Amino acid sequence: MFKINKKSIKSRARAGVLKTKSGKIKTPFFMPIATRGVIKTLGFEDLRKLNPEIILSNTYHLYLRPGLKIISKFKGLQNFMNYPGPILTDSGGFQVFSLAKIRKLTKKGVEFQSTYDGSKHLFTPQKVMKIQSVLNSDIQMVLDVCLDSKSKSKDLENALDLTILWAKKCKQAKQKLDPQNKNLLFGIIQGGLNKNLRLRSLESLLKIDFNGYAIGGLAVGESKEEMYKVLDYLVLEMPDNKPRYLMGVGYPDNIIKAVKRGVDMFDCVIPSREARHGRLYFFNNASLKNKFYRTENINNRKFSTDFQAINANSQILELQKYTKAYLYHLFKIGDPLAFRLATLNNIEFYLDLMKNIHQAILEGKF
RNA sequence: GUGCCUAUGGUGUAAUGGUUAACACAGCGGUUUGUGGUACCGCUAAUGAGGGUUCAAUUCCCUCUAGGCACC
Repeated sequence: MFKINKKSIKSRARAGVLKTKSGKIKTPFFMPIATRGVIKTLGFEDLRKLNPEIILSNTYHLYLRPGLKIISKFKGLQNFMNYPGPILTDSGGFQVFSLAKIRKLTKKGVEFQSTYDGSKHLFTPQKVMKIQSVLNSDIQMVLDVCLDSKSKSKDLENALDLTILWAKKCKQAKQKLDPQNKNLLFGIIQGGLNKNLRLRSLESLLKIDFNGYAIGGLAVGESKEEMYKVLDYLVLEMPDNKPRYLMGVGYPDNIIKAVKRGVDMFDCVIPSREARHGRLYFFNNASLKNKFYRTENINNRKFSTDFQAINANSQILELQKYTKAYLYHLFKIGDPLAFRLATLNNIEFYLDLMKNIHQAILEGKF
């Protein structure tokens, strides 16, 4: 299922391959985010050009819309959205954090209010696994409790107890729903910035046994240094032969530093969200060192008269042919094409970043 | 031509005889970490011109200018 081809001697980075029912994925990898079954603004022709090896979607959001009836008619999310590759679905655990104002935690599960109509929905571990089973996602996540990493330690401990309890229940439910184990199930380590809690969390998950282990509850309020500190001690204790997933991270330099600490998988809204706000990512060079990349806010006035290609080095014809002045114009008038072009640029950047990292590991330079 | 009305940032509108003239949009920057983000946060920017009353006028009065409406 997971094979490591090369381990760095310069860092804890590893390059490998993760096998899913829908395809193989080279690690380390980055998952573009399609929370509601679409990478915002992109269609499948765009995805075909970008060719991500895996994308990420979301249980909570797809359950509310379009709902399981529709998805099950299509026998899964892949057919529904016309995307044949692997999909990882998040469980709704992050929404415990992001939708903190409209949810209630109980031992049974999380009661969310719909962001559409305010109706209440109880997400239990069993239900979350059922939803992911209907979505038929290749990698499924346990329902966890993600809190602000600066929360009181008593709250973090309670959240962790629930996360462990629910992880067990998710595993049991998954075994019933997917007895042949076609899809993978990942556990999620919580515990905030508390080393004891983090190690206890990992230990409990290891007993349950998952196909991979995710680090949750980071990049939610703490400093970069605090985040790296957690990775420094935590990854050392994580199994070598299972993929390690740092959830929700991050900026290019966060990813590089995490890969060097032994992380294999990432996802983040940054490239797609920032694209829609006009911030574009570009390589200065392929070194992965110092200032190897830059961002440009295409909304800035100076781009109104910049007649260079949006991205001369892109594999995407539109980014080679359209100028920055034109993209500036599209942003000023708010045309959807602006958001699409910027999203294409940033996702291509992130996917290229991961290819460069993978290659650098294989070449012993990372 | 006569009468009436109006005149506040780039635009559309508030407010007031007395601290720093408010809001929205536009403009100029910035923020964004398992997507409630078409979002959020800053900044710039105005009382048509001239005169008068008053301790103090964007506010009250007069003239001019411009625009609108009505009448001729």
